[in-house]
Amino acid sequence: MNILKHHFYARDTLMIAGELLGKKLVRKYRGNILSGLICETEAYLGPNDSASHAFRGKTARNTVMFGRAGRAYIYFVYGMHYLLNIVTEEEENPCAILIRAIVPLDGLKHMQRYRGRTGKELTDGPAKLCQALAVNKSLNGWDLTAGQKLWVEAQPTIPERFIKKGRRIGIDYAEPVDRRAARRFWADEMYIRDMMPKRAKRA
DNA sequence: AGCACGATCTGA
DNA sequence: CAGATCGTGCTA
Repeated sequence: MNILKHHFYARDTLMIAGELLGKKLVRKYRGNILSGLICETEAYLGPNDSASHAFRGKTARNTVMFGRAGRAYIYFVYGMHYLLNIVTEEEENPCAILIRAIVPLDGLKHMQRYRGRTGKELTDGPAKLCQALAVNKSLNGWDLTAGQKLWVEAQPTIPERFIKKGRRIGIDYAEPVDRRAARRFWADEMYIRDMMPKRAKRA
């Protein structure tokens, strides 16, 4: 395995958001390896983005965003859900990428609730993804480059033609410019079906 | 100290 | 399309 290091994350956020597609998100939990290929992300551009938690400066919640790239920024929303982000850019430039969906690969039978009902078995949704991988706020600030508990492994970059872009989800509170901006990235259905590695055997 | 609301999901 | 459900940030 080839774990993505700090230099991968300390770069342009929009660029990384696209490059993260197809990368392998791995969680080690209670001795089990749970993993999946990232297939949807959203970029949040800190002070320049009214949809970002960091838009109005540093607070207790978003402090991790102002820190070192490659750490997990995890927060609690709607009174019941956790969402996983990866911090990007240089320190004090509070940008992050929300991981919205993965195609499960390893440990499917240990993933809570998300074997999928459609047959596609895609963990499609940032909160469902956290439940599937047993990610919660205890991992907030966790160093994803250390190779323990939670990390991301290098995988072939998805060809440009299979990368789709569009507006982000659930940010109606943001200014029109930021609502409309194409800062969500996802792997084309065709790529997911044909190109992504076959999943581990079903339980 | 009080209050409004959220980078969501589920089930009707 | 409403309800769940509570931490967070803003106002006072």
